Formats: sequence, C-alpha cells, structure tokens
Amino acid sequence: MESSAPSPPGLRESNKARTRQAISDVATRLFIAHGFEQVTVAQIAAAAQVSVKTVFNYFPSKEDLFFDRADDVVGVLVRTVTERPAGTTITEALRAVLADRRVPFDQDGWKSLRGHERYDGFRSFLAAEQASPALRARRLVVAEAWIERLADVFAGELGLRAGDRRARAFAAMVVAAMGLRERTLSASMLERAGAATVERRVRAVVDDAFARIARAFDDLDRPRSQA
Amino acid sequence: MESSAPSPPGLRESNKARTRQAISDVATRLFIAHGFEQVTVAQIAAAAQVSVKTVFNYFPSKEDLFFDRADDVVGVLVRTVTERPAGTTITEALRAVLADRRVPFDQDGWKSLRGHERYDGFRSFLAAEQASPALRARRLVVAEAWIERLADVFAGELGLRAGDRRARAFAAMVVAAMGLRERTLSASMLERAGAATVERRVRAVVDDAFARIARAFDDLDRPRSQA
DNA sequence: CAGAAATTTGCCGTGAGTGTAAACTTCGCA
DNA sequence: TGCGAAGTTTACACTCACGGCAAATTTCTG
Repeated sequence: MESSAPSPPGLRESNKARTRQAISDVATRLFIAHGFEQVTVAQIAAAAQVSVKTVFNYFPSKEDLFFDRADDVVGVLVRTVTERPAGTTITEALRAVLADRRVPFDQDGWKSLRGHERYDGFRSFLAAEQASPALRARRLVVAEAWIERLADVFAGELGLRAGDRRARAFAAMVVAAMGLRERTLSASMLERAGAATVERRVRAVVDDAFARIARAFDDLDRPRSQA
Repeated sequence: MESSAPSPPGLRESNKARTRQAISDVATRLFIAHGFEQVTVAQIAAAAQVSVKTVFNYFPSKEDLFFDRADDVVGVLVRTVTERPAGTTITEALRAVLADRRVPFDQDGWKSLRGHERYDGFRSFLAAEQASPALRARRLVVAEAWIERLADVFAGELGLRAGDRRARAFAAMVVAAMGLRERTLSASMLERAGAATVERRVRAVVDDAFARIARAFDDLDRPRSQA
C-alpha cells in the first residue's frame, strides 16, 4: 500500500516505521501477557516511550493496535484463488490451503515478537481475543469486509459482473466457513490439544464445509483455464 | 424469558417494566431522529426522566439500548423450523418465511413506537444502524450467537448430537444467508425503492441462497415427519 | 546553518461505563 | 396500620478511549 516514492530520503520514513513497529510489538506483548481490557493505552505508550497521542496517531483505535499483527488474512485467500494452478476449482484451492492449521499464522507479523515461542504467542493471542467482546466484535467487522473483497475476486474469476448476487453469496459462505475453521482452531488450541489433534479437527471442519460449498456452487465454480 | 413467579405481588415488577419500556422507547425515538452517535446516554436519561445510572442499570451498554427493539429475530427462525408443517424441509421452511420482506419487522417491538409510521421508523432504524460502526459490530456479535442457537435446533431436528459439526455448518450458512438478505433489504430501503422492488430483490436473494444451502445440505435436511 | 515541513507532545474536553453508599420506595408481616 | 427488610434509584467521584488544537521538537531542503 505504501508508495515507494522516497521524496523524503528515508530517515524520517524509517523512523516512522520503527516507531510504529515498536508500539505494535510492545502492545502485543502486553495484550498477550495481561489481556486486552487489562492493558490501557497509557501503559502501552509508556512502555513504548511515546505519548498517548502518538499511539493514536498511528493506530486509530486500541483494537487496531491488537489486530495490526493479524491483518492480512484475506490477502492469503485472494492469492490462493487467483494463483491457483490451472485445472483447479476455487473451492478446491481454498480447501487445500485452509486445511493446514498453520495458515495464516506461520508467517509475517509473528516474527518480530521476541520472548514468546511462536505457538504460545499465538495461543495467548487467541485467548485474549476470546476474552474480549470488543475484539470479537471487531474481528467480525473485518470478516464482513472480507466478504466484499472476496465477492469481487470471485466475480472476476467466474466471469460475473462485479456485485453479482451469486458471487457475493459464494463469498459469504466461504467467510462463514472461515469462521467455523477459526472457531475450531481457537477452541482446540485453548484446550491445549496436541498439534496432531488440532490438525485433524481443522481438516475435518474445512473438508466438510468446502465439500458442501462446492455442491452449493457447482453451477459456478470452475477449474482455472490453462495459463 | 421472565418467569411469571409473582413473589413480589407486582407493583414493583410492573413499575420496573414500565420504566424499562419508557427508556427503550425514548431512546429509539432519539436514535432514529438524530442517529446513534449523536445521542448521548445523558440525553436519553433526561428525556426518560431517570438518572444516567438507572439507564445503565437496565441496559448494560448504549448498544443494548438500540437493539432492545430488534432482539428476538432468531426466535422467529427457531419457530419457523420447529413448527414447520409436516413434509417440509428446514430450508424450504426458512426460505418461505424469509422471502417476505416484512419479516421480522412487522411485529412486536415496533408497536410501542408512536409518532412514526411503522415503515418509516424501520427505515430510519436501518439508516442509524448503517451509519454507526459500533452498531454494525454489535449486530454481528448477535449474529454469532444466532449460529449457536440455530446449531442446537438443527441438531435436534436432524437427529444429530448437540454440537455436531455439520449442524453448526448448516447454521453458519443460514446466518450468512440472513446477512445477505439484510444487506439487500437495507440497501433497497435506504435508496427508497418501492415496496414491490424491495420485495422482489429480497425474494431473489433468499431464493438463490436457500436453493444453494439446500444443495449443500441435501444429505441432512429432511422433511418433518407427520405430527 | 536558516527556514519549511512533518512529527510528537501536552492540554483540555467529551462521553461511555463502574463502584459505592446514601435516599427513597415497596414488600412482608404483625 | 405501621415497622423493619429488601429492592430500586440517585448523586458523586472515578477510569478510560478518543478528538481538537497549538506549541515544541525533529528532519528535510537549499
């Protein structure tokens, strides 16, 4: 999203990026240690050695601060669909990717978190999310935006007009399936089920859901043509 | 939900009910007149002639105050399913009811609103909801609860164990369809489309979505046995 | 190094929501 | 009919998220 125009030769820009990352990191660490509601923005600001106002300059709300780390989940779905191998249907491609329990949390945003093993950090993150109504609400709003985004992509892939009712329905069902998947993942990890168990449960949910979605949209979903 | 146990013979109880209703009514009227964000709880309290604290005694949050009027939407779905005529499948029953654009807003909670024609009141209500991120978020949380409730009912109707993955998937898809329907309804009413147009659009969305859901769950959904 | 531009900060205000204890109303019972 | 118990409403004082604004500070351009 950032245009790479280096009008300012970069010190300013890199400072901003570093500050932003520092705030995000410190916030995540506090959230997973004490819970979302228990941490005040003032504490985050103090720990990041900036003023409260600066925190709000970078993140419009406390919730944004929490989800900063988990932001680009649709991106994965979109790429999965648009870059699927020739001959593969949309539902097949999505099913294959989402059956993996580590998607999308084995990457990107979690690297900069020190002092936590990756898995543990993610589990605490989920726990914090479950414990806060405000966060759950926010997550759902994000999911609603996913529907819009996916509907556009589906329409493009299926040769439908943008905004087509069927593309939107397709997207809505896929996002609903994501919800089922996340619920399973979340519940399993919170009860500290072993990796194999989590993997199996997630796979079962995703397989079932996408088999059904494939049936529901068998008149539309289609293999990608040869490149 | 209120148990009818008249341990207190009733004066206290009826006073409470009246106060609660007065607060809810006055709040709804202010919300649809000025928008959710523009109205403060202090104004509501003043207009209802109670203290701010009393408002919060009855309604844990400002959002609860808004949705008080629209609360029992799942109830309609649940009844639709459990009381469907013999020989009708779940998806058929739901489709039939939801194709009607007036469901569930031609009833109950809207009666006590004076000074607004029913339709106009509802349109303003939708407008207020769309205009407030906080309200949209809240609505989605409510929808998530619907999934749980419906999943239980579906499991019961289909002879599955409570918590069965497939029943939950069924519920999630139905709730997703409700979202599509509401989106259509909302958009159509806000652009002041005529009743016939609204009716047609809602019906189209609902018909398509439930035809797909029926296909997705054709191994489970089944006609109700003879009473 | 001076001046322009961007960034950070302090300060003060608003509004939601909570805890507590006092004032008031209603109830149960004699 | 009146008195104490129980429930309800209120005032008060507080915390926290967030917004506007102008001053202070940092970084960039020449």
